[in-house]
Amino acid sequence: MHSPKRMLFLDLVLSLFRLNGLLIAEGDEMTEALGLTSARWKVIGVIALSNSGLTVPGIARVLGQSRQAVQRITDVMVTDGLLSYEPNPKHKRSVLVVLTEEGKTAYKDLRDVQDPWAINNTEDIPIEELDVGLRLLRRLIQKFDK
Amino acid sequence: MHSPKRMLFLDLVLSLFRLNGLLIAEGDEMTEALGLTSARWKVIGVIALSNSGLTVPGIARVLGQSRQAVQRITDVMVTDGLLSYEPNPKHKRSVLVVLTEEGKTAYKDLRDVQDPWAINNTEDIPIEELDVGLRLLRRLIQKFDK
DNA sequence: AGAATTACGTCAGTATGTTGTCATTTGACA
DNA sequence: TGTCAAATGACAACATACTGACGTAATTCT
Repeated sequence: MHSPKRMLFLDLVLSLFRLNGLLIAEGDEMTEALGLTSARWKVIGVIALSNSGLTVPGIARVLGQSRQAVQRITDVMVTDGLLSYEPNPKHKRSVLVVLTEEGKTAYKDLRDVQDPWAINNTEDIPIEELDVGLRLLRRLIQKFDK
Repeated sequence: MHSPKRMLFLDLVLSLFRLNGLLIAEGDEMTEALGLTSARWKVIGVIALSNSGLTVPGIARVLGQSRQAVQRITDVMVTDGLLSYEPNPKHKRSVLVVLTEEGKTAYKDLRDVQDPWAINNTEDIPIEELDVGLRLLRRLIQKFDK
């Protein structure tokens, strides 16, 4: 049963693993000068994109990670002054995670290097292809997410 | 400069991170009964697909990982009887990693669960979409791998 | 309102991956 | 052939993730 579709899919999965590693390495390298790591800019990005406040488990849900993993990162980032914990009117124990001024600056710096990077790397790729690719990923995410 | 292409690309990257995590979780769950983990079936898969022998750094290059990470996995797998190290006629120190009988059985079992899984999850996805997606991933891999 | 379930913070243990360093072996080249 | 750079094994330190377990707070349900 070596259907071409099956081979295609397995190839897709392996390529995805590979690209995931490469992108994290890319991101780490790109943000090294900013003192960020992949785990950190993921968190910063999620917080910056949310209009209402986010709790630690909330960030974890967006990223598809365990709340414990996110908690560990945010604790360090609070110590480092990028984030701060603010009282949550909706919840007595689960505080809100917000960007400090330093955190906002870091986000701006992140955007400043990320934007040209994104543009450079898609110059020669038709927008339709990106669109099909994204829809495929979303479809698969929905399939595997619970 | 919120070009749609840039937003599309960043969205693609985040989705890829997410799907990567989901797929590893899927794979771990799927192979749990076989006593395998994601790190292990990646290694088994690479060895099984190579006709000539592979060394530890060779496996690492295929997977796009550090040789140290692979070395640690293979050491444990040798202890567990899935792999064995064989003398390498081409190299005095860098031995070849081969599947033991137990390892070959594990690969067969892996295929037995992986194949239906791959087929089930692509039932409702047109082959053209998978193809475009794979080509996009390959294109990006080539861009970042150098 | 009271009980049961779910969510959260916290701590611990483990797996997987990275980088860095050092000594040794290989391989290429002047 | 002799030398030097690259590849390899081995060890260490660290970052990032997962799961499990526990007690407590919040929510849901009857």
